[in-house]
Amino acid sequence: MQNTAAPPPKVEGQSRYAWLAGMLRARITEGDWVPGASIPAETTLAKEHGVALGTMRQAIALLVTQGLLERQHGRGTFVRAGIGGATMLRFFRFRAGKDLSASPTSEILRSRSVKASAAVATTLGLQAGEEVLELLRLRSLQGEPCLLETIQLPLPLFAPLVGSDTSQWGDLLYPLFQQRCGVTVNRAEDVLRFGQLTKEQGRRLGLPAEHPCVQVERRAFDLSGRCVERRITLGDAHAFQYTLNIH
Amino acid sequence: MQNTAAPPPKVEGQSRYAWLAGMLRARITEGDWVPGASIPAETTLAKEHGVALGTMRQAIALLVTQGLLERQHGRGTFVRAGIGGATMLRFFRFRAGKDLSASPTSEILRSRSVKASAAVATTLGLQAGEEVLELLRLRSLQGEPCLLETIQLPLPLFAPLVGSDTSQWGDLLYPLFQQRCGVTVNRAEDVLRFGQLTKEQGRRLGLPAEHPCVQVERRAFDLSGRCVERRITLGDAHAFQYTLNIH
DNA sequence: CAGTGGTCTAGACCACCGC
DNA sequence: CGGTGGTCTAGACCACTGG
Repeated sequence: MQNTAAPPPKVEGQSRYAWLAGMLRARITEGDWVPGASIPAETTLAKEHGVALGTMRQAIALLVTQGLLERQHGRGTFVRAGIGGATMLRFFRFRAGKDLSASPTSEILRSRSVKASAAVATTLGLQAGEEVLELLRLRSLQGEPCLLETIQLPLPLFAPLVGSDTSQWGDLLYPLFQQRCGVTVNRAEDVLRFGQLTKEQGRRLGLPAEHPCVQVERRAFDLSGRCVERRITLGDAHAFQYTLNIH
Repeated sequence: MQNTAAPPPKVEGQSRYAWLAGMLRARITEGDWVPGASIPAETTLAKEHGVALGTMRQAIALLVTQGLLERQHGRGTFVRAGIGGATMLRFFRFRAGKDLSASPTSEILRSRSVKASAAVATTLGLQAGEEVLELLRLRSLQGEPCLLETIQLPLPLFAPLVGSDTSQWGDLLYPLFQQRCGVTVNRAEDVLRFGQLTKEQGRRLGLPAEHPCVQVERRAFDLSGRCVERRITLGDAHAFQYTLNIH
């Protein structure tokens, strides 16, 4: 530990634990503590910041509710490695055999750099006309195509993926983002709508033209809250099923 | 206060605050504290149960996350009056004029007692063949029909509604359940699926037969966790839009 | 076994609300 | 102003994990 002194938030309109949470958040977003690894023990952190244990626990609890940290009794507190990869299947019930735990395979049908449309640029926080990496991706369960995705990624950030061999990417994108580009996807916002497939989209999914579909528009954010992905996912409306709890 | 003695959970595999939360929960579900009213102050409760303030606060916090209590700084802790009424509109974007805050009106098209089907009896926790109150309900925005609902209510509990004048019910059901039947809806589970309207359903909603629709199957639960309502809501798939956040 | 997070105590003071 | 919940302290002991 460096300093056992007592540096409270000095001046703020906020509580001390909120200020401490900001400290911890900074050490995470700045890469001081990497995703998946553990952070120092509560008692250590409390002494380092010259604060009571309970206060430090409140700060940590705040970041846990925000999805940045994860506690494991007896093991430690860990930086979350990002959101799961197969979350899109939460919205669908594809009856592929009996294996409900099956994870979908992924195939990149197309990968190219294009100028961002005004809409895409806005959501990604780019200037109009800046370039993005655009992917067309097909996901399948046991060989059966089920989801068709169009993905836009801001280009200065995702340059390591341009021109790379997509057959080596594996079935999950978010771990790839982290390994190749250092981008940790921490949070996402999905908007669900209903629509119809075009003839082209239907062909890729093995469905007729104008077949009803569910469209999921996703915006994904990294640890610092920056939007790092815009994605449109299409799936058969008849396979759609989503459960939610209301309080 | 009755006893300032110290009755810890005696024997349990659970924590003390979890045990206290169970105590508080019981006093709520048994009607000791009514929805909307405040419960005694934290310090009072802590002394009554012979426990430290922080422990009682943990117990209260647990019930807050479970949606049973609500804290208001400087005012007190209150029993939640149940979930909001217009939650079904969360799933849809009807463009009725420009008024997005408009609350839908409600019309009961039919009200009758029927024997519960096996499926309905199971979800409501009844014996097969027991009677339920079945409602057919149309909700409209500015005179435009938008949602068609079929509702089943377990009958011993909702007997006060049988044969009553449905034109006096108002636009929200859950406040009615509470006033007439003493039922507080605290939690609900919604399952979203995609389907098509029958000719009859389409007629009621002003849409053609086989028009694509979203079906919301709701199960609502009271404070004690009992299922007190089963509801199927149908709405135009083209008006469907739902946003959710993922962590 | 040592180290971690989880629970609990018995206080103190602050911030907000309503009268 | 008194009463409420919100923050904070400086300890103690328990429960779980891993070597």
